Amino acid sequence: MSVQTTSSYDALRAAIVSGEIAPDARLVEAEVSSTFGMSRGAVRTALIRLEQDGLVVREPHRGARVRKVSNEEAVEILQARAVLEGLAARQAAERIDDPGKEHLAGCLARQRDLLERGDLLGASDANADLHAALLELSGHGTARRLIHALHSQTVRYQYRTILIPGRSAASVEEHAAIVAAVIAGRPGDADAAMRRHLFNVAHAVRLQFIPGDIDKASRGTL
Amino acid sequence: MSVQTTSSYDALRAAIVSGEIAPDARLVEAEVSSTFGMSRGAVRTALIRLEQDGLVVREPHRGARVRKVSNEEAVEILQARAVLEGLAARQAAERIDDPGKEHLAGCLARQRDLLERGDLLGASDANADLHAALLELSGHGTARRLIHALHSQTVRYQYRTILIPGRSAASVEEHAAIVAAVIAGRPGDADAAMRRHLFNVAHAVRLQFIPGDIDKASRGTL
DNA sequence: GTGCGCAGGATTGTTGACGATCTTCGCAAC
DNA sequence: GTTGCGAAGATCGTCAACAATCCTGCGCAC
Repeated sequence: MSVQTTSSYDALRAAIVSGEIAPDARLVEAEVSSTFGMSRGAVRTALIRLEQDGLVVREPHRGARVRKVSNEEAVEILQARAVLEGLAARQAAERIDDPGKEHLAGCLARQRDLLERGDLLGASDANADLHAALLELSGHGTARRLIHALHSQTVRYQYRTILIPGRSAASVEEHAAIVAAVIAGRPGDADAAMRRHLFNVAHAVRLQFIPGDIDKASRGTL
Repeated sequence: MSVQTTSSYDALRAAIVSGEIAPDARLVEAEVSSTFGMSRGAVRTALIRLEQDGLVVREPHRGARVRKVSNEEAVEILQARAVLEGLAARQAAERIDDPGKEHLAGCLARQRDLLERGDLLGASDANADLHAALLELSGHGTARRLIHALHSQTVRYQYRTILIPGRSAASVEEHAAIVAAVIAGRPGDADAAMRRHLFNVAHAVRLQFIPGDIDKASRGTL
């Protein structure tokens, strides 16, 4: 029984978000309790919180399992993120200062650099950094909370979208447009650019993972 | 011990959302347990869920209290709702059918009628109905979940905004624009109209409840 | 072979009691 | 009057045991 450095909730959450525990896997309280070295009560409360987060599903007397987000739902989540991050970008463009400009430019340059070297995983991380930086700069606590929750439901998809041919390159250009608008202090453009970017990702996911949905796919355009 | 028709979570939630329990009020487990006629364990799990919902704050060994959303945060929440409901309106405009059109037109007519009779409370309810109808028509489950959560954090404000002079009348016209765009099947216009509407509400809240914030208030424009 | 009922096992839900922690209040020292 | 200390009360957190429920597999009738 080691000293509990992280709460049971965080530990379980990390395991689920990282994919260490597969989607749709059962989460038997006693089992989780022993493998994570925490009491059943702690597991219970963690599961309840995670259910409210939308990361696990619990059915009465039937236990909990990791919630499996369908491809259709992933598209919905990306759409919701698109408008919320658009709001954040808008506000970031209103509040941007010099250190913020530097930071954004640095993130973008790093992503571009990593992509040129063919480091897709690294570029994906830089991507996440940029989004996080924009969120931070926006100072919009509500948007940040919501986006964070949505994001953790779809990290699993992150590793799939970067493999779509041409997506990474397009992504960098879209990011460049966002950063340019924010740095220039043009809220409307920043919002539009961010929405375009994430709607494009949603569009790509739809085309890639939802076969036979070509007509609906045209909706992806903003 | 009557048969439990509603879960403890729903009962507590309703009490908080309706304002029956005041913001910042302490929620002692034993106390809530006896007044609501449910076990302490049930109260505990309900509080945990409500914390994740953002309706309650819990501090270790110090108990739970109803979360008090500041005026600033109310503005943030309205902004987030604006973009999410914009997304929903957009999608509703894409999927609208004849029964849906009738329903929307009916809601709008009812609101207009109630307002002309000076029934502000009734008009506010009709307002909520219209938003709910649009959400339903959008078929966007993710947006619906998020908006519902955000909405329950600010219902308390609903009764304040309608008292702002001129807001109700403006609100009806804004709704008319939304409904018109959705019925005409113009997604972009529906999105814009909805955003304009809720950003206006946010703007009004800011002007009314956040004194000395006139410069920032200009941001309310879309 | 197929469907049905029934017992056994597995898992969750609930309860009550106990320990841990925080807060409050009184009291004494300065 | 103020500050510091300590004990008592209040409240939360945890644990173990029990009850309730669901799932599985087997035997039996048809």
